[in-house]
Amino acid sequence: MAFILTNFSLDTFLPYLLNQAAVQVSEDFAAEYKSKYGLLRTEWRVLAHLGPDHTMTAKEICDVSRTHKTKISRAVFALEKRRWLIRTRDNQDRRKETLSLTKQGRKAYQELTQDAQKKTQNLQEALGQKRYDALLSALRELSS
Amino acid sequence: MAFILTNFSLDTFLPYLLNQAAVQVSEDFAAEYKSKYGLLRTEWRVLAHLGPDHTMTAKEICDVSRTHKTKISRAVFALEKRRWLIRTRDNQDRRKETLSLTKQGRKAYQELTQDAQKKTQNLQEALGQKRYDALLSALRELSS
DNA sequence: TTAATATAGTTACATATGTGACCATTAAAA
DNA sequence: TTTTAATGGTCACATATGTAACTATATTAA
Repeated sequence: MAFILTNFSLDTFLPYLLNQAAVQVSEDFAAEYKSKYGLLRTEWRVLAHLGPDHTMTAKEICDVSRTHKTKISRAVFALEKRRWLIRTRDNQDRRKETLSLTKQGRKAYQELTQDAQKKTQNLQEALGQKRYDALLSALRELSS
Repeated sequence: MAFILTNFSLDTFLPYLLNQAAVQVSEDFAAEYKSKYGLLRTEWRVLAHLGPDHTMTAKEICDVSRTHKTKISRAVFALEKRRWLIRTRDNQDRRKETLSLTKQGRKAYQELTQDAQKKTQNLQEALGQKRYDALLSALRELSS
């Protein structure tokens, strides 16, 4: 079967709309972690993935966040340098290193995630719970 | 009033989910315009904004796409170099230049937008028309 | 008028990112 | 075993991006 294609328009082009929304919705909080802590986006993400007790390897963070290993490698290095995380060499498999947050890292995590949640609370209220949940569900489906 | 904040999780963090979905949904098509035409994302966007007959200035593209003027400037330069667009100095206001696609540019636009639409058609079908429309509507609201 | 301010667009420099080659270690095949 | 291939992680180089300063033109105020 052949589809009839209407004229193309960016206004209805999902990749574009998703990206615009992502940029818009992230910009407030991104400005915060950038100006207040000098963090890059990937650094914030590594922090967020680790959280207070989710020790992971760099590879696991790559896989779950679909991010290239060099990007994660650099973010880990930066966080290590500011003493927010430590690496522990895995003695079962000495190629791996397990990452976990330091006390300072956990403190930053608490502060940043609180800010993050405050910022998104508004969006949640603006859309309404039902539309918000539907949105999350659609996004998860698209990401999979 | 104080809000009770549940523990933070990236799985329910809208900026992250939006970004992951945007990356996922764009990657197929991005690979196409990159490998097949050597286009960068912003170059594709300028092309898409101009379309077959929407002459605009660089400034207008900046505003509507919320993109920094240097980024647009470079994309315009690249498209001009491959003779997909031409600039016309505005004689009312000689600071401005009106951008429009050449015949080659319009041809590329046709090819690319057809590909783009084929690629997103699948997503539309996967989500179903109703959820898809709800998604677009939510995204537009978040972007505004 | 002329001086001061704003706007459209470009350039130069610093920073971030993608790519491929690399090292060390482990797993699989010979 | 020894060789070959795969994996976790880093490094070096090329490319892309953000930022601020710049040119040229237009607008506003003195």
